[in-house]
Amino acid sequence: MKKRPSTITDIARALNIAASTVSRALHDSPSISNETKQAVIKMAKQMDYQPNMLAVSLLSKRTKTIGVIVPEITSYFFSTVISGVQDMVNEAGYKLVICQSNESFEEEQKLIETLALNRVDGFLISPASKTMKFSHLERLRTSGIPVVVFDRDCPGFEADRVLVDDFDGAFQAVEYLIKTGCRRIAHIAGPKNLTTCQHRMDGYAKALQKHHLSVEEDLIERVEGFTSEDGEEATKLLLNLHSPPDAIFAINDAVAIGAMAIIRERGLRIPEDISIVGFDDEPYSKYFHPSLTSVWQPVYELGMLSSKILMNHLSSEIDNPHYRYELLKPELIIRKSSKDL
Amino acid sequence: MKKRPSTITDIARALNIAASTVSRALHDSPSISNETKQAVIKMAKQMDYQPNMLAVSLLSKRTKTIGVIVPEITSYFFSTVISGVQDMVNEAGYKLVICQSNESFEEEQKLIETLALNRVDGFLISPASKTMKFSHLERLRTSGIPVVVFDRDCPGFEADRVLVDDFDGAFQAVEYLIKTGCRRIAHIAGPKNLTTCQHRMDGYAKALQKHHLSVEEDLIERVEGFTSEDGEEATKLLLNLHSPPDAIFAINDAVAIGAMAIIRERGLRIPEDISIVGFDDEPYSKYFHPSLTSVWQPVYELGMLSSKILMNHLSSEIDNPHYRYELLKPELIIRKSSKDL
DNA sequence: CTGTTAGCGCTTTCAA
DNA sequence: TTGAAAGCGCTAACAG
Repeated sequence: MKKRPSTITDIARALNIAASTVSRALHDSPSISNETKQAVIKMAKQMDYQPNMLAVSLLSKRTKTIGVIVPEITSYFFSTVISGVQDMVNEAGYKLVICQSNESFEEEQKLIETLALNRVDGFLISPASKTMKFSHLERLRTSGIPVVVFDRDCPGFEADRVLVDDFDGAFQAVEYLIKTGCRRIAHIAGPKNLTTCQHRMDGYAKALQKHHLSVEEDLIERVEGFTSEDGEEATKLLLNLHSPPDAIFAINDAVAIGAMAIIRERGLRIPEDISIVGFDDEPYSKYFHPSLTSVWQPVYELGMLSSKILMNHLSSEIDNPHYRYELLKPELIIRKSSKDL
Repeated sequence: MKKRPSTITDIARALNIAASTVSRALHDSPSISNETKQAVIKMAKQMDYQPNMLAVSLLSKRTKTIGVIVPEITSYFFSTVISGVQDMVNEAGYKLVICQSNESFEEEQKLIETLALNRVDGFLISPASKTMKFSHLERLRTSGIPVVVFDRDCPGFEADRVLVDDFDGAFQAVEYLIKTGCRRIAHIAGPKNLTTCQHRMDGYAKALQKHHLSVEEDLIERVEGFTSEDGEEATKLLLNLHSPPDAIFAINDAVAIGAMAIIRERGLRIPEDISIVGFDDEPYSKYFHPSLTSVWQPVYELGMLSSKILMNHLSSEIDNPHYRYELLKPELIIRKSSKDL
């Protein structure tokens, strides 16, 4: 019962014409009689013909497929980026192959290789936190497969990049905390290797510096993951300091939520005793109690823009001479986990 | 500079041997001299040869790719299912093409068609809420492409199904509310068309009935989406009743969170005045205030099991005579948004 | 052990 | 307007 799908040759045979004629009829080529064309179309329908895209791709050398590699799919940030990408490329008839690296360099490397073997036309990549060398991406350039890097930069690897101004986001957040009277502002930082985290750290430091506050090592805790549990652990350490912070700027909302839980557990008030600011502005963040002040990022736009740039490469025959660098602006959303001005 | 990737023929030419010999060498076939084999391998490396999977797939009629179609990727539920699928199929060397239907029948139909044209080996599908007929899935069966339906059932379409016992989950939740003294238990229900929502509704009704409480139409609000905003709207209506509920069983956690926000806004206490129970047990749910009582589902396992069943089909030559039906058990996680026993 | 041939399904010359 | 032939990159059957 698993019958072989019908091919263009089957149609040709059934109609006693050449396969090439069938092909022409199906693509309404100019040089075809209306008569045969109709006959072919009718027969194609009758035989439930479906073109085999593998054969088409093999011939055309284009699969109309884009490989998307993200550290994880289960986060609001990346899944929303993907939505943006999806909406952008759908109209152009591109498919998406979405893969997660689980923050592992090896998996990322393997995924890229597999997708390249399967001849995706281009890549959209946000590198894993463990990725420190980019030879695997360099190879793609050598093979002439365009790559757009998004959100997380790859220092030393030249490519189109669409990033968020994490420095500015962090700066806005921390400066706001300072203006509302906080003086001992802690930072729960993310993996050292990620440019996003580095830039947020830099923004944090810069804001302190601008307002003549010193950057104290004690007040900086680093987490390796991005979960609320990580946030809990870091916050415990911060609260145990002989002189605990009066504000925490967390690397993201999930971590901030964990921090809030511990702070409440210790009987401290938010924001009276400790202010909290997160990063990402996840959909849930406004529903926490108190609602979470957070740095919003143009996530959907990030996906749209990255894929638009990639598709420009794909549709233009010539190799672009220079790489684009786009920096999207985040915005501080003030809620109740921080004090009023 | 966009140089053509080297092929098996290139290697053959360079070594002055036949393409088939190269192929054999690269697959360490038994009938090949170690000498030529080494030479081929060396040359392949030197020329940076990468097999073209399109050609391989065209020949073998298998792409080692599975199409995954979910309503949306940006939800904890589906993205976690996908993680489970990913982890399961990776070992078997299968790739995933992940697509979202955005709850639209038309998009779902189109996605299935496109993936079929691209010859995915099998499908993992959770249908859109708007999908009411399954002719597009029926077609897949006709073409002999195996399909496993997960989470949301397709009534009238025979296939392997891996579902969660939503009836039982809802029953547990509502019975618990009754046992803690609630008597006017409202239900914020989801789209009528979804079997998951129907079953939760049935479980709700059955629990009431078992404890001799009547099912009141007034106490049932239906939402079309699954967002917190939907939950807010529904809750406003419920609280405006002349005799408002003393508990709300929400179709999922996001809706429950919206409900909590409105309840607090009205100055009512949770759970003293109104108990709340959600469904999904999202990672954040325990961090809300009060922490949310919710029905946990074995989401990751759902992904693992569904893909395992699919892969069984793919590896066995014979058409399986009967379809499997798996029902996974959910579990009520009791927290602080409901009263103690 | 190796080469030749054929063919997967399709498109695109080149003739007719 | 149509057909025949070649070939995309690869594998497998058959000779030798």
